[in-house]
Order: sequence, then C-alpha cells, then structure tokens
Amino acid sequence: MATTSRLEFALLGLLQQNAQSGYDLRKTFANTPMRHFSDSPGSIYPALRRLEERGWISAKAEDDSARKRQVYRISAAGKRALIDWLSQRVTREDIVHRQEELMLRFAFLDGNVERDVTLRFVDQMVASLEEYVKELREYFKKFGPGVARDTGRLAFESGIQSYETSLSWARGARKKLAKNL
Amino acid sequence: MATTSRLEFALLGLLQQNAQSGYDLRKTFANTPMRHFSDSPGSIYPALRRLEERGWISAKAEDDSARKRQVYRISAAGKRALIDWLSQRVTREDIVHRQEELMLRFAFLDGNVERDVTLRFVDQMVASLEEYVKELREYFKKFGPGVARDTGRLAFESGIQSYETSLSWARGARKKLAKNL
DNA sequence: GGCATCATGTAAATCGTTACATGATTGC
DNA sequence: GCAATCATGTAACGATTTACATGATGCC
Repeated sequence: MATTSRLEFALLGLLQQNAQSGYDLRKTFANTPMRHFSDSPGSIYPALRRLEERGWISAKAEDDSARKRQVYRISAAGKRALIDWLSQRVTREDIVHRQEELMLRFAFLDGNVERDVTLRFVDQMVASLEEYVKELREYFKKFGPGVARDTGRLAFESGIQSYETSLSWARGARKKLAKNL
Repeated sequence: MATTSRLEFALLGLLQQNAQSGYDLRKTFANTPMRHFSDSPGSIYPALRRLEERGWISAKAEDDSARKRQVYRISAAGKRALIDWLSQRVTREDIVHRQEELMLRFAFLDGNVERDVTLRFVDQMVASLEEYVKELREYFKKFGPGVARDTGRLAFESGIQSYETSLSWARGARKKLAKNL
C-alpha cells in the first residue's frame, strides 16, 4: 500500500478535470495560484510515471501535434483512488500537519463527490478547527505572557490568527455551499 | 555549500535559547505550537548529528544525570549561521514557497539581531505581501468567476484570505515593535 | 513486578531538489 | 538565423518518514 504524495494527488485531481500533458501541468504549477507546487520536471515526470505504473492514469501520444506531447488521462481506478482520498474524514492531524493537503482536497470536491459529502467535509473541518483554536488560545493564555521575546509571542499570535481565519472561512463556505444545495 | 533544512534551523534556534538534549527538543515539537515539526527520532537525531558535523553545535554528556542524556549547545559558528539566516532579505519566494520558514525566522529574531533588523524584516514582509495579495486579487477578478466548481473558487478565496491575514498581522506587528524601540 | 516514560539510535524506502541534457518548433 | 518556448527526460544527492530496536529509570 504505497502512500500517495500531495503532488501525486494534485496531478490526479487536475487530470480528472482535463486530460493533459506533463508540460501543461507544469505550466499550471508555474502560473496559477497552485504555484506552491514545484513545477520542476524532476518532480512531475517521475510522479506521472508512478501514477501510470499504478494504473491510475494512462498516457497517449498526441499524434495530430507536431510535438511529442504525451497526453495523460485518468483511469477508472484513478478516479476511485481520488474519490477515496476526497472522502476521508477530516481529522485534527489534517488541521495541524496537513493544511495544504486539506485545501487541495477541498478544491477538488466539487464534481467528484456529492454535495452532502462536501458539507460533511466542511463540518468536520469547522469542528476540528474550533477545537484546535480553543487549545491554542488556552496555551497562549498560560504561556504567552511569559515568552521573553516579542517576536516569539507575535509569531505565536500569527499562528492563532491564521487558524482563526481558516475557521471563519470554513463557516462562510459552509453557508454558501448549503444555499445552492 | 550544503543547504540547511527548516528542521535544522529550528533546532539551531531552540538551542540558541537553551542548551538541551535531543529528547527535550522532541518534546517541544510534540507538545507546543511548534508541533508542525516532526518529533520523530528518525528526523531529529540525524539532524543534530549533521549540525554537529558542521561545527554549529556540540554535545556534552550530562554526567550528573543517571540517564545518558546528551546536552547540545550552540557554538560561535552556529550562532553566526543562525544570524546570517535571520538577516536575509524577505523575498517574494519566501512568501510564496517558504511561509513557514519565514515565521520561524521571525520568531527567532528577538535576542539574535538588533531591533532595526527586525523592523526591516517586517517592512520587507509587508511589501512582498502587498504585492502578492494584489497579484492574487487581480488573478481572481480575471479567472475566479469562470471557475466551474464552487469548492475550487472557495479554496482560492481561502488562499487569498490567508495572505491578507498575514499582511494585516505584519502591519500590526510592525506598529507594536516600533513602539518599544 | 510491570508499565509508562526517559533517551537514543539505525535501516530502508522514497520523494523532491538541483542540475544537466536534448531536440523540435514558432516567431521575428 | 537565432532566441524563446515547447516538451520530455535522467542522475546525484539529501532529507524525512516509518518502522524497528534497545535499555534504564520512576512510580504504583
């Protein structure tokens, strides 16, 4: 049961939206807000080959094009893997250690799972965030004033604020998503 | 010129605050808001040895303790390396690809560099964030409404909001830091 | 006596980074 | 003709993850 990296899921999700080449995917990572992913060939081409070996995507040489483009398409097994990943519970671990992966998952929900799965996802996210923000606030009340360095205390406050922003975003998202059910 | 990982800098910064053992450092990563770092022995002990090999820290067996604790202490060369890292310019790359490292750097500023270096750091951070937020907003105006999936659009908005939160945090931090100059 | 915690390590596997490399095509 | 871009790769290296491993100590 080989694990799947964030990059691999990102590729899988993008290929689910459109069949495209490695170069197209690289351009997406270079020129869109998905730019926190690396667009280097040394990461993307090997990742595509790994996905192909697992049977999650398949390559087809684009013959009408003069250039030697390999267009990748997601397979049924790939779509199943994607949906499994998207359907997982949102845990505290996701909040603390896998924020980026969490938002990636969220971005791919629509079109791949039913709206009620999306709503459950957001609900779990709100619940986990509430719990964690509470925990951080309590920690800060206890230890924050004792921190000697200003920048250390401010950095901590920045961390709390960022989770609070996520929380209020998630609450707003929940409302918007519930409206057009 | 071997590169230094985030984990290595985190260890270096913590050892600058207090000489301590690998186990102590692991507990910090396990039980404090620095928990986004891994507390696994397989990452920390090898990282400590790498730092030792570079002469940035040195180990001393704690003899009064019954247990075989190795207490690490930062060296002069280590402190120099730390300060070099802390004094680097804040770039757009830091904002886009190295947010976490950036906040780690910020947290360690006090006590290691003069207050004016800290203020310059925050100024550069504000400037880079302003630019990037502007860029993201323009991108969203152009392409946001065309995004088919609700969750895709919402995820993008979440990203923008998180940068906006950082920006307003940085502005507030700048004011607080300037006050007690 | 036994369990949790203290305390440090090693080994295998793998992913991503960086750098190098090649050749075709489009546009000026 | 030349530069930029299209398009795909390989190779070396290093860091982290996961799992395995050991032994001492404090406490009930």
